[in-house]
Amino acid sequence: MARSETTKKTTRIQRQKTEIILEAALDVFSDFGFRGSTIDMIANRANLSKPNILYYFDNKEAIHITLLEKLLETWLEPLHEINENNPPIDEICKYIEQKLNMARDFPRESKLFANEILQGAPHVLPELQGTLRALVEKKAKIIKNWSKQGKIADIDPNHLFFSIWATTQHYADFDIQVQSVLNDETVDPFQSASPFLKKMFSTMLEP
Amino acid sequence: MARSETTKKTTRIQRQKTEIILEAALDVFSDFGFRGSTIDMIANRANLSKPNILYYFDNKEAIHITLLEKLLETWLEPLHEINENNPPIDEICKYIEQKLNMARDFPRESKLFANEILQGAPHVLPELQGTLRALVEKKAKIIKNWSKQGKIADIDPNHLFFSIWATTQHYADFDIQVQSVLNDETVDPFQSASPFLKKMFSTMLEP
DNA sequence: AACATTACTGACCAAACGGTCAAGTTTTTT
DNA sequence: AAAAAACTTGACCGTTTGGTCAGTAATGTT
Repeated sequence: MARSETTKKTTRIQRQKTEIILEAALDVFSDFGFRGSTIDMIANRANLSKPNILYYFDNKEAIHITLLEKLLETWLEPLHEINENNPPIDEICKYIEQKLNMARDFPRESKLFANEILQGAPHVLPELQGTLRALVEKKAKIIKNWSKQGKIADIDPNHLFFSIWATTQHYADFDIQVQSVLNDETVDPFQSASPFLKKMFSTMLEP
Repeated sequence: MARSETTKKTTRIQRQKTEIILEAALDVFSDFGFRGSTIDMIANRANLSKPNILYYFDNKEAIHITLLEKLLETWLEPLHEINENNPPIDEICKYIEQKLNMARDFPRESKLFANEILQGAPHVLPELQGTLRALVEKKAKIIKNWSKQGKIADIDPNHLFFSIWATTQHYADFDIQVQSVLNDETVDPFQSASPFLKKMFSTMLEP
């Protein structure tokens, strides 16, 4: 039985090895998806034996779920930061910038999440319907208030969020396609996307 | 050996069964991804035996590739239709509408494609770097011409296409997430997304 | 040093999977 | 009606995969 289930107190080795395993698993899962990944692949990547991996995690699914839970926290963090009292367009542009930076700096996490959602969110559907839904609802109210006060144009907040998520994560999840289209151009897609997206959304939001 | 490889002439039964198999495979592949799908799942879905499936296709990969090739044609069709001589914003809005309709009417195809790209496009990378890249380059020139002539604002055509693809396909690929956020609202996401996206892109494009 | 706990592994197992094949059935052709 | 071609399948095979387990090694505790 994996220690994660039976013991509360963790040893130094447990923390180290758990971290190594999760790091390797993120590599593998984000490249091949859950069902395309094998414990052996993770074991090789981590330089550990397969039984050793299963000593720390009950099974393959447990590794996946641990990764997804860790991910969701940091994933929603930028959304939390949207502040009603600051200038609306500044706040939205900051949010876009943060989401784009996350896509650039954590592409594996983005792909892991995309894979999970594409397959119907078998592991995080409750979180989507709970945490995510509540948070979006809260922030949507802020957007609507801004609209009512004439600070921004009257737009649907939900679709605004969908569009921001879609456009920013696109550069991580579909990087192969982006690279294929831009192949000879040397500029970093993320760098040129940033002003483009900020302009697009701020133009739309102007009252 | 599969008839598809050895024979040029196809019989009535071959056409029927091939169609049934591809239809079932699209269901399965779009739900579970390539590696998460099994020939048995496709066989069950198609009400055929596994050896019977392998009588028409050499192997699992051949089914997948056939689906992707069929898909790519129809997928790029709306992009072909962009016409330099029509009003720019009308053309872009028509393109958005077509892409959104495709996401609504062919969500399985959209998910199949998303899965393939997420995994690094192992089966269609050459097409991305060839057909897609060339077509986008051609249409990007049209956009740039419009900009030069002052008909639309000066924006990066590549990022424009990325944004349109990302936002429209998002409603098919991430439908679970969209539904989770909108769960109590009875409106069809695609219906409300259409005016939102058209407004967003046309506002940005106004000179 | 003796003991207890934690960490690790080679060998193994059952199930799932992609794919084959010989032998049968059905359809088409003559 | 007979021969040929196309179609179908149960049984089977080798490999991969998730997971187990008994036994060993390392680490920590007294």
